[in-house]
Amino acid sequence: MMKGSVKCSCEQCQLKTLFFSHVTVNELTDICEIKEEKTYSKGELIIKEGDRIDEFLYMKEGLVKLSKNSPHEKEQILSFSKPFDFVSLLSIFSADYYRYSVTAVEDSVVCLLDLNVVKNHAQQNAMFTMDLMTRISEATDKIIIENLEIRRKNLKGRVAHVLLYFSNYIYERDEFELPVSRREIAEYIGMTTENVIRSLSEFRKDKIIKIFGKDILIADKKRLKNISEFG
Amino acid sequence: MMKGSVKCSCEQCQLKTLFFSHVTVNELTDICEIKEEKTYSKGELIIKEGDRIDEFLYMKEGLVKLSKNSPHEKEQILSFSKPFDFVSLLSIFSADYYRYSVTAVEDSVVCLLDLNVVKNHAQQNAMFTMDLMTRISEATDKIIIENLEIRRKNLKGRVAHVLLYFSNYIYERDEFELPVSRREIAEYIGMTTENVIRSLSEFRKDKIIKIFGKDILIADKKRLKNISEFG
DNA sequence: CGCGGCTTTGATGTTCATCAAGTAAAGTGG
DNA sequence: CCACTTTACTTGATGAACATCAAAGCCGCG
Repeated sequence: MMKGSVKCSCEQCQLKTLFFSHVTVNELTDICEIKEEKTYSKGELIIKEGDRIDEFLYMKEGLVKLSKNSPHEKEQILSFSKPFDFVSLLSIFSADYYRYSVTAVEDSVVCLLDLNVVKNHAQQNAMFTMDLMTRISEATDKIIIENLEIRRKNLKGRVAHVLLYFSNYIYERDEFELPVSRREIAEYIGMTTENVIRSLSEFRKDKIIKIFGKDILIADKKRLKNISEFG
Repeated sequence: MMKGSVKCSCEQCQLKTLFFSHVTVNELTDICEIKEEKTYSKGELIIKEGDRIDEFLYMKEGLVKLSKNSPHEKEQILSFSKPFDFVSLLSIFSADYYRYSVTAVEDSVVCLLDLNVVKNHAQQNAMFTMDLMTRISEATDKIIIENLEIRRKNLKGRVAHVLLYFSNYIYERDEFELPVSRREIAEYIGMTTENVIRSLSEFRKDKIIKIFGKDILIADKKRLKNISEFG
């Protein structure tokens, strides 16, 4: 795991082609010059809801959660995002202040660019702007669809869905370490912590999963999928 | 209420400044030439989920709902949109097929442009693309925030919220005709039709609102707001 | 005029939140 | 490093919120 600030060369950045495929060499140098790479450890706040937006950022490594604080100090989690899913925030071009917080749920590496510089490039380079728009649209669409999906399901369906989400989409393995607490799962699916735990315990009793603290092993994916679809 | 296909001049379109403020006269003429204006009456389907995206569209008048069909023929309503809120669909640049349906809930007027023409302009005119991106971001952000808001509330809070939404945001009046059925409200807030009706009846009994079929009069906005915030 | 969809109310049952209480794990200061 | 505090996890009991089922009236439309 990378730690601390690293001087990386943009030329060999894996994400270059995705975000900057339609950027000239001069522009890329420009951007690279002002770029700052930051490492956040698990649990650290990357962006705080309400802060002024003055940087454009994209993830290179890790996993983050997007969340919003409602009046009564209850947190709602919008989505979990890994690199490629998360290109700065949805609202960088439409708002002055962040509407959501972003927190690392795994050690994460983020690149930061001055927003004005990015905006200047965007104003001059239409292909770049289109690329950006495409990525932002994709990320946003995913959030909306995922939220609708979850809302259709009942408690156990939602818990099953989250397990499959981590297994299939984030880790691509049947055994993995849950990067989030039971409470965070609850905040994501809109249920209580107790009931998330109860669902997990039931899955365990039914031998659908095995639990060792944060480690989860999905033993019967077919049944889990069934629960997720039915619920 | 306008009916049928109308030959309108783009020069005097109210929305011109919003979408096309950074478009040259030549480009505008180009766009205007290929533009098609369509009128949909209440209930008509404008876009069907799954259809190929080959047009860019924006609303001039009316009110529409965005919805998604889940497997078990249950519809979920994402949002209601009036002009300015709704610039084509979120996914025009990131997907080939519509992920949501759009239906007129009031008589509506929509302008259609060939998507390729718009994309061509977008590729050449960065300011135009930025304007577009800003509008799409705003529209999407609104949907996400509204959905989180609703999710925080209980049944009565959600119903109160919807009433205030129509009153304050859509109609800007305390008395209005509900443009949607009780079932559609239920599909929007994720509750059953019966419970939406029960909540409305209770509000009526408590003299918070008056109901005459589809006509709603908000008699005690303060209490309604209270219910919406508490729930 | 009769059919189907929308609305309404009541009765019943299920699902889920809340409360309570205890264990385990993890961070904190002496 | 150990006592201490806090936070995460777990289970059970209870009640509230909400869905489901049922039945009837209403309205528009062919």
